Amino acid sequence: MSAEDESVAVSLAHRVPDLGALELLLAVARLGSLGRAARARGITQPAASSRIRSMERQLGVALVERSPRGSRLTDAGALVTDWARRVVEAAEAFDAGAQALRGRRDSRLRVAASMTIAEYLLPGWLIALRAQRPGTAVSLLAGNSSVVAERLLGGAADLGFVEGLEVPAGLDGTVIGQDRLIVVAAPSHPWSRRRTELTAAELAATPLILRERGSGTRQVLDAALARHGGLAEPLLELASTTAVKAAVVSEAAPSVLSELAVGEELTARRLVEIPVRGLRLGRELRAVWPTGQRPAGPARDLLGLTRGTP
Amino acid sequence: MSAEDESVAVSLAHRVPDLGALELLLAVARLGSLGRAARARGITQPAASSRIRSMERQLGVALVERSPRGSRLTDAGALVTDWARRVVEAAEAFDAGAQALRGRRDSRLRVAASMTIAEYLLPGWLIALRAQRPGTAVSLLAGNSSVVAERLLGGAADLGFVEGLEVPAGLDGTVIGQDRLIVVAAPSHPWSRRRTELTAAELAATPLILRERGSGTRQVLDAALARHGGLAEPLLELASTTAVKAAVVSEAAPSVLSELAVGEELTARRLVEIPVRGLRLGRELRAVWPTGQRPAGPARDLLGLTRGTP
DNA sequence: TGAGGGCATAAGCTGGGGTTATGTGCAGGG
DNA sequence: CCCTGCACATAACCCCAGCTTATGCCCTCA
Repeated sequence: MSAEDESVAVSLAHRVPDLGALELLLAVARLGSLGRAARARGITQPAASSRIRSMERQLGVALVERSPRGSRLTDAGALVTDWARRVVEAAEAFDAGAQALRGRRDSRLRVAASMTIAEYLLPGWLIALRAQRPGTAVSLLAGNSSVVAERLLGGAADLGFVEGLEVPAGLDGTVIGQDRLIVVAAPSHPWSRRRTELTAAELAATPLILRERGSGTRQVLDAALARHGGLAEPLLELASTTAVKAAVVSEAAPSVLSELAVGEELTARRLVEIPVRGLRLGRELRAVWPTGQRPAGPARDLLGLTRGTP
Repeated sequence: MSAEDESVAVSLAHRVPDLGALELLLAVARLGSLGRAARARGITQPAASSRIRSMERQLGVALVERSPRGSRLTDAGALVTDWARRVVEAAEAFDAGAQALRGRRDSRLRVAASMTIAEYLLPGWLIALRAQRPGTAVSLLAGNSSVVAERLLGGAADLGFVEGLEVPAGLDGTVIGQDRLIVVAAPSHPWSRRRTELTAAELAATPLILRERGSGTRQVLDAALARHGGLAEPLLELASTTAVKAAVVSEAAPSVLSELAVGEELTARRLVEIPVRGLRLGRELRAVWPTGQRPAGPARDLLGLTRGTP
């Protein structure tokens, strides 16, 4: 029992307070008192007191300053609370998505969406929709453009979202935003220090880390580089966007990915965008519906929330 | 016990699997088998099996497809896993930050940083540092520029980070990135539909929702608008960036915030950036150290990770 | 000075998640 | 053709984190 902790990764779950504790901390920050926070979260005051205290023990930092007139965050507590808020927001997105995924057939709004949109954009929209029209039960089915089209035409979905160059036959649609494919590399990669923009021909000639042939991203890229000599043999072909990102960060080769997929990595500077000259790698994000049947009711509400997505 | 559930918010924690379960799911996705995932996370196979199963029950969705030769994610499972990854990443940032906050005096690297940088950028850098130089214990103190300067000059910190227009006296520094203040409004606000850029004078004449006077953001904004007639009386003055964001989303007034603070909201389209003509609202993000003492060792490692932050 | 708001402590209960032990089903080699 | 190996499931039991109720202390304010 001693020689077998190969990947020593002592779980995050042991070092990070659980969601309930983080939510409680946010409530304390908002309401200025343990007791009020406890009531807001539906537990008793001693429970809140003990939970906050054990969180402080776990983190080794005093988070709230107790006084006989209430509790305020310490400086460290304010910082921790901000970080906690990010975790809770991610959990809210998870919840919104998961709830839609479970959504039974009796949902008031049935959405079919491409993977990229379902993954990166829908949870946020669903949270906004929930805020604006609480009680709208949404169900979600994710699949590629043809699956989305099939669902809509078969009456099994009320609203669809696709990305790509054209609207599937039988559907009407409206552009709700742009997705740009961007060239990314690790900050350590030489391209990150270029002063001149990359040319399309250079990009085409460089072996990249890519999603497997057949993915939407790959198709757009192939098409765009066709007139520049075509894509070089990939250095590595991987099945998931996540795997590609990880490989780009560690291996020393660049990739081309949806900007939706790398927003986080760019701001955290784990990846760097490499500007390319003379290459249009945009693709439209569209909401779609069966020709003639303009969205109404909940579908219209959701559509309203999505217009102009970057 | 029936009339007092005012804010009915049945905790997220009851609907979202806890971090341990999410980490386990990621391991299953990566390793392709419950047993291997269990080993990787340091638990037994039955524990993993039961945990995944209870997560499926909780979410009401089948996540993995079991077979006698291993387990693969279902389509829904892949989506859930992607959402889970976001939660886990936020938790990693939390952990990195919290660990630095606790950091004892014997840390190998003592960092002093402005609130904005500590909140939005440092956790990512610390994760990167941990990946690159595991075992570098970091301690963090957050405060405004003068606190940072004081710590550095007093020998209580090895490296500092400040945002603002100038380097505090007695310190050397290097620009590691730009922070832009941007005008944001709710998508429902008329400004979101403008076709022409806002002018500085228009902005100055409009009552905004702002941080209280004295915040760094507020100072930069005041200075920039001084030559355009000065800032109009704020509609609302709030103590935290979070409160400002919430108010902008719900109230119908715009605000001016650091782009670091609103990245999330922009991509989720809860807020919209309003372009302004003829106004430079940039401010430099700088790493700083006592004059003459160029960072070495761990401080140099961290500095290397921060260069070129957007 | 008494009342009330706010936090802490104590004692006891419960359930989720862990462990060990064991069973079932499928694949592939001798 | 059967046996071994691997992967997952089930069962029985244990433990502790987090909840509750009950109570006490401290401070403020009318």
